[in-house]
Amino acid sequence: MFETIFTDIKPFDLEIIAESGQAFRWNRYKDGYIGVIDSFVIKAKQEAGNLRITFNGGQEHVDYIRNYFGLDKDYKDIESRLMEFEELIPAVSYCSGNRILSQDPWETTISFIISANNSIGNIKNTIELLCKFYGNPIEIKGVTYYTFPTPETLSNLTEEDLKSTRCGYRAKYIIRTAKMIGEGKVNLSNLKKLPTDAARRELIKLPGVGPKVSDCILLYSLGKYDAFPIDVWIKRAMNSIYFKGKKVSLEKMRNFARERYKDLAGFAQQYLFYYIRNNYNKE
DNA sequence: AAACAGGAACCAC
DNA sequence: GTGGTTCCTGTT
Repeated sequence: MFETIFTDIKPFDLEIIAESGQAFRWNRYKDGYIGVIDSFVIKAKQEAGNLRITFNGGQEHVDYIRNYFGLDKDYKDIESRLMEFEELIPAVSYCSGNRILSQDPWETTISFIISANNSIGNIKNTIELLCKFYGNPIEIKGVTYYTFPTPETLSNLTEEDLKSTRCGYRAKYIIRTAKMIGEGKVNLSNLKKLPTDAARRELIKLPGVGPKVSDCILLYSLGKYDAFPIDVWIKRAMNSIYFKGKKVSLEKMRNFARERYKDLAGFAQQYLFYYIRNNYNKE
């Protein structure tokens, strides 16, 4: 196991990032977190302004890890620009150190297809089972971890095969999306180069991917920071901040947020989500 | 044990 | 293009 320490990373809060609902494979481990990211098993521990990473890679993968955690981004600047919107001050100050991870587009696509009409605990369970049954094993000190399965593997499964993962009616979406990706009908690695809206139109071609799931894929794996995913929590936040008592469609809400926050929309969403989830009903 | 939480598809209009 | 209904699993 190789160890590397990133210093002077503030604002950065590992716990908030790992519990923020953007990634589903991080779990508490001792006084930090452990996760399987691509073919790496990563132990992460925050010590004040330092992030200690232990993983089954080497010096040549350090930049990859740095990019995954968004350590090259100037979050001091992002947070202060967000705070220029008066209504975001409570959310940003509540979870300063929140960050958007750069995840693998394929894994993110399937993960958020599973997330539709589903809660975080269930989503994590299903993804763990999916990896355990159909991913590749990685053995570390006698413990076996599993990678996320490939498009080829998932495209050859039947709905029956997926029953054991408890993904419910989403099974057919997973298989059909895997087929489309495998056949190159939608090429995820090309989407980074496209503008946000064009990439989104491509993503929505995938079965099980609609407005919200596409925005999550754009934001969490394609670097489209102007995407603004609206789930029930963001809807609650937006209603209580901007649309008290009014009926506003999700599409209008999304346009409003993207217009107002522009290239910061995705970041605004990230802080609002964590804030409202932990403060809703606390009057 | 019934109610609830959580987005996309599909079908009306 | 907007609105209502259905789809599963897990928790209370």
